[in-house]
Amino acid sequence: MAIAPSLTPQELAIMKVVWRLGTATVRDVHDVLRRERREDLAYTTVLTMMRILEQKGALSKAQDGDSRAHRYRPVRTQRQVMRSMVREFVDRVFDGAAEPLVAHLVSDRRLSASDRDEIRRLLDAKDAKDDKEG
Amino acid sequence: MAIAPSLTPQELAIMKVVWRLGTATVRDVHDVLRRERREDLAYTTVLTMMRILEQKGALSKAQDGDSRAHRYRPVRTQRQVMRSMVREFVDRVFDGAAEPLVAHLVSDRRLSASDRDEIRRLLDAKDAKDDKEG
DNA sequence: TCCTAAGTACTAAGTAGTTAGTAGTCATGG
DNA sequence: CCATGACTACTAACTACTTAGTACTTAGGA
Repeated sequence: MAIAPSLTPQELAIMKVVWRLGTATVRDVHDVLRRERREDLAYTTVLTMMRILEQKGALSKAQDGDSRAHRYRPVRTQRQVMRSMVREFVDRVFDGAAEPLVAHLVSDRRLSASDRDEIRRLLDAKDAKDDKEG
Repeated sequence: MAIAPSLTPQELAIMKVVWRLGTATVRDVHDVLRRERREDLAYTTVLTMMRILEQKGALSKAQDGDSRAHRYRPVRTQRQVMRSMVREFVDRVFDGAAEPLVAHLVSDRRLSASDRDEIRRLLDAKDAKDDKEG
């Protein structure tokens, strides 16, 4: 099992549901996806994807207490996985340079004024941290 | 042809070379990739990929002046394509919310102090622009 | 007890992405 | 004038991703 296996788009969609629920059975995930997405996946499709995620080491599996179903749990936090995916994206698309990506985001009308204030706070905090650490 | 066809990783790698060169033949791109990458692709692989990119509408093709080779030219600028790819990524991974992505980037040690200053300038410019536009 | 519902494992098949071989064209230098 | 080298088009094959069917298991109610 790789340390940080990358997730395909559909795998990510499933992981997001599991993160939100904390832990989940195949049934849980299937119900949520059925409710929230246009095209609905077959139950066995979700089953297969969760088995793959378990093989990849993204989910761990345990017997559910009261039913025969497996209960899955994320191995890494959403934050950790997002971080890997951002790194991979920055490397692939921006050759590792994060600043041009931020520039795109800032100029692209997807940030509100309060988002911008929040980012300033993060930047300031980072400055302070760097100062402290030398 | 879709307005903004998404690019696969290898297609993007080729597009980057063409953007850098302005226009390019298959030979040009192959030479650059051979020089800059570990594993080298066969000439015909690059040829096939560029044909696909032309079919997708990412490259346009014209006869080169003095040789029989095709000369390819990007249809959209790198900036435009990057922007689409960022949008797609933000949608897929962050459900459309750009701010959490910026938060990741800021906290992830990939931004230098001067990068942070540059981002502040961009944020300020955006504020000013929004004020002016109401 | 035995049928049904819910669950799993296994398997298959279709689509997309990647890589590269083969055959054919054509200009040109010997 | 024809062989060679550079080029293209076509085709194929392999890998990864996505989707879902089929067969099997088992708990629990009629």
